[in-house]
Amino acid sequence: MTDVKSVNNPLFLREEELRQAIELLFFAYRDFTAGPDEILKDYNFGRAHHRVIHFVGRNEGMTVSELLDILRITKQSLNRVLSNLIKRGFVEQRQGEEDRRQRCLYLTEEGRMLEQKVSRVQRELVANAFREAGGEAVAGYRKVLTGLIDETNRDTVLNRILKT
Amino acid sequence: MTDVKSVNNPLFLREEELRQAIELLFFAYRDFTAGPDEILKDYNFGRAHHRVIHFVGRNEGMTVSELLDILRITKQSLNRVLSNLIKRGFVEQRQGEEDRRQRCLYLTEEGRMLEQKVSRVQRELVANAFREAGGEAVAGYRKVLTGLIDETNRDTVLNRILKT
DNA sequence: GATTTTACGTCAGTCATGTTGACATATATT
DNA sequence: AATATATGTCAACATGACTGACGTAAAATC
Repeated sequence: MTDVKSVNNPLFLREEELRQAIELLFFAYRDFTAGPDEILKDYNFGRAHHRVIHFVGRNEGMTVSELLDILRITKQSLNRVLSNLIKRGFVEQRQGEEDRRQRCLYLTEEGRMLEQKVSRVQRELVANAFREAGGEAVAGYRKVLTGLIDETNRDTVLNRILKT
Repeated sequence: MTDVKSVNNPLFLREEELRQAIELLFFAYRDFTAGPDEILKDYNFGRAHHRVIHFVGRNEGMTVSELLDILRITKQSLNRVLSNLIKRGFVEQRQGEEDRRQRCLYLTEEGRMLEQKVSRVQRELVANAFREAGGEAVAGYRKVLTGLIDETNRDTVLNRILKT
């Protein structure tokens, strides 16, 4: 009877609500990545390759540094994945025109095809979720997820996402 | 001028909107997991340990099978992490009362403390995002993320999340 | 023009966390 | 009594992170 959970305790309700929101994000993300993972297995690529293909596809000509900054991994980690993608002809590098130290990254035709293929299943998943949820819910989704992004570089990240 | 991107093409806008939603989820999840990762490093635990502590904490007395079903990993993978947590006194097992083959999982006092500590930073992050976004946005967040969960076992997952 | 910094690549070793496959043990079910 | 289930365990391997050290070309600075 003095159990904190059994009384109508607004603090507990709040904590419970937050815990549910956390689990929801866990499960949603798990299933959100399942589709691409499945496809990439056929190419002997993993999630790391997916991320590279995704971001290079969205930012053609981006430099290695920019990619490292987005992925938040070490250059040694990136290099194994990236040089694999280059060797197998999904990504190509061109020397920077202004700064010739830079290696600018582009998808090859084959890379673009794979990117499309993988992206499609993910877009369809999200499109379905958006359709079921409705426009207002989509706006809420954006607001909350934006708030989850680290405040100290939220603007940088948002610019990167929204820049078309 | 015939560039599909340059005309007011609703299909392109839709695709762009979806791509932005996908990146938003990527970045939000990245920062959502950063806090716990940081804390767990001090204990020489990783994200895998976190997941076990989280779900055992939320479902005291759950069996190993149930945990495996949630995490979607092999028992061999789980075992390394789980036996580590048991050995170090964060989780304990008790034989199932009805079915004595089952090992029911519980957090120890120490485990509960760690769970609280880690959970707190994540709850605070989500609480801030919720507060900034407002109640209506939170409802939208829930709707959309629910829609992202694999439809074939969405009900099972939702029951697990909502069951208090 | 010499020096320093920057962007990138690479070698080598380690760790965390996932996988497959095979086998063991206790208990429940048929 | 035979079979199925829940769990544990050993061994080998893959992926994708990490640290640390070193190299090279080009830009920036003194």
